[in-house]
Amino acid sequence: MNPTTLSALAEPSRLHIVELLIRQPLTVGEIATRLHIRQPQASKHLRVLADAGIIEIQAVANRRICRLRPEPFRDLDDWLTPYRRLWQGRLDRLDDYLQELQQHPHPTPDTEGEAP
Amino acid sequence: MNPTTLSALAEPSRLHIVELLIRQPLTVGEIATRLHIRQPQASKHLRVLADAGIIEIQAVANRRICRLRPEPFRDLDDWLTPYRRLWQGRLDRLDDYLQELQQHPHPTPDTEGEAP
DNA sequence: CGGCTATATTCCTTGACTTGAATATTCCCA
DNA sequence: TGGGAATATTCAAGTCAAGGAATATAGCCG
Repeated sequence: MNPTTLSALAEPSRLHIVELLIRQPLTVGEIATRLHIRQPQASKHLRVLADAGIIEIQAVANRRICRLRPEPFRDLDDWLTPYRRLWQGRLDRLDDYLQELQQHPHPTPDTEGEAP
Repeated sequence: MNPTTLSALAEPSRLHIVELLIRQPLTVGEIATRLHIRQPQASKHLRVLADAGIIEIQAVANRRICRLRPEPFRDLDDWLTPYRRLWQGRLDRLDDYLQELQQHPHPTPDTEGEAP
C-alpha cells in the first residue's frame, strides 16, 4: 500500500473532495464553493490529489474538470484483503501467541544482538 | 470515513507495523526490532495507532502485546463501497457532465453570492 | 529488597504541511 | 486585441508531527 495515497486522503478537505467526486466530476471552482474554501486552497488540494494519482484533471476551455481515478481505490481494496479475516471468521491468533510466548522467552526476533 | 484512521496509517513505519500485525500479535520490543527503529519510537507509533483504534494493547506481565482491531478496517471496507463502481462497470459520468456544462453555464453551485 | 527487563514519557529540534494574501497565467469572447 | 473569468503559483507565517536522547515507570526474579 502506498503511504502517499493514505496521506493525501488523510486531510479532511481532500477527503471531502474525494467524496464529492463520487457522484460526478466537478470543476475547481465548484469544489471550492461546496467546501467553503477559497479557490487557491482548492487548487492546492487538488494538486496533491492529482500527484497521488487519486484524481485526474482534464482541461476543458477555461475550466479544469476533476474526476476520480480507479487505481488507488482498487489498490486500497486489494490491500484490505488480508484484513478482512479480522471480522470475517476467527478472531486473532492472540491465544496461540500467548502460549508460544510462555514456552519460549525469545519469541523469534528478526535481528538479534544489534547494538548494546 | 475518519481522517484519523487514514493519517495514522499514512506514516510508513505505522503502516509497516499494521502489516506486521496481520500475521500475529507482537510485543513492542519485537516490533521495534523488526522495523529497525528504537523502542521509544515504536511506543510512540503504537500509541498513535491505539488512539486511532487501529490496534489494542494488552498488558501481559512486563510486555505489551499489540494486535489489530477489526473496526477501522471494516470502516475502510465500507467506505470503499461507492468507489468500487469506478473499476467495476462503467467509467464515470464525465461525458454526461460535459454536456450538462455546455447547456448551463452555472452548474448548480452550492452557496452563491457569498463574499464580495 | 536489588537489579534487570520491558515499556512509557518528556524535552527539544527540525522539517513538513496548511493557510492566507497577493499575484501570475491561461483561455474564451466580444 | 482587450477584458474578464477560471485557475495556478508564490511567499510568508503559524502549526503540528516525527525523530533523538535521556529519563521515568512498572513488573519480574533471585
